[in-house]
Amino acid sequence: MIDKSLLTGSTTMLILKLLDETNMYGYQMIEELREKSNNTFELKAGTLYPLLHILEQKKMLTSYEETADNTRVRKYYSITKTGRKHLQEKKEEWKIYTAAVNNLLGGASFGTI
Amino acid sequence: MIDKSLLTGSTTMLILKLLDETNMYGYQMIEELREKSNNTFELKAGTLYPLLHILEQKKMLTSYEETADNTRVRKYYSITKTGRKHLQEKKEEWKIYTAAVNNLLGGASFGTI
DNA sequence: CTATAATATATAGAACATCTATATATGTCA
DNA sequence: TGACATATATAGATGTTCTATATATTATAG
Repeated sequence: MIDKSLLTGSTTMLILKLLDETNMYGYQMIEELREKSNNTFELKAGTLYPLLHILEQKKMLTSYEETADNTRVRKYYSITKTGRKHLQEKKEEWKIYTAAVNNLLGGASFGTI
Repeated sequence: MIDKSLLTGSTTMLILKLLDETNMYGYQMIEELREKSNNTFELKAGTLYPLLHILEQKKMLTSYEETADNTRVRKYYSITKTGRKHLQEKKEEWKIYTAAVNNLLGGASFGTI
């Protein structure tokens, strides 16, 4: 099984990216991430919910409750302007970092194309 | 300034990669990583030295002391077979993870291995 | 119709990686 | 000779994610 420790820290960016597309509730984010990553990401509920609370405190998200057909109450989250700004920054960092790692992993081997 | 938290967990892989090319001592690894990444990675001594001890405990590295011209003693590290195996695994994980993140972010993979 | 699984959110405590701060010692350069 | 770079090391703090647990509702299998 794949060791998740390689990329800890990218969770916030991924959550913001999901919400940049459409409003979602927590449980849905876990499913979306799993599906869209072909089971590579299996974000745990115990990780997500506290993180959502923190992102709301930091004004990156706002939330509202909505009752589905049945009566099950879901807590939907929406990205704010601050959240979008943060997402852009994280995406830039991501580009720089992965480029640096890939350069290190692939570089220094003269003679290969 | 760039937030390092995006990629915590990749340090071990990078150390193993450096040592896969040539034996090195700790202080040298910090410099190499900084130079080869255009100052993107600034690994701290307080992070590196304990990590090297752990990797040696796990039989991924072996060490030997060597005195330079002057008399300054340096502790050189060498990667083991176990370490190379671990490096290969981490590189595979790295590919899978970055591909998954890039896919989620909107396609377009940055950099190549 | 009832037990179990899935849906949905939440928190406490543990684990782990990295950081800052600090300590020690030697070598180099102004 | 004082400051700075080299070189290694550890303690304690911080931050992120995990496991375990709790609660409540809805859907489904037996």
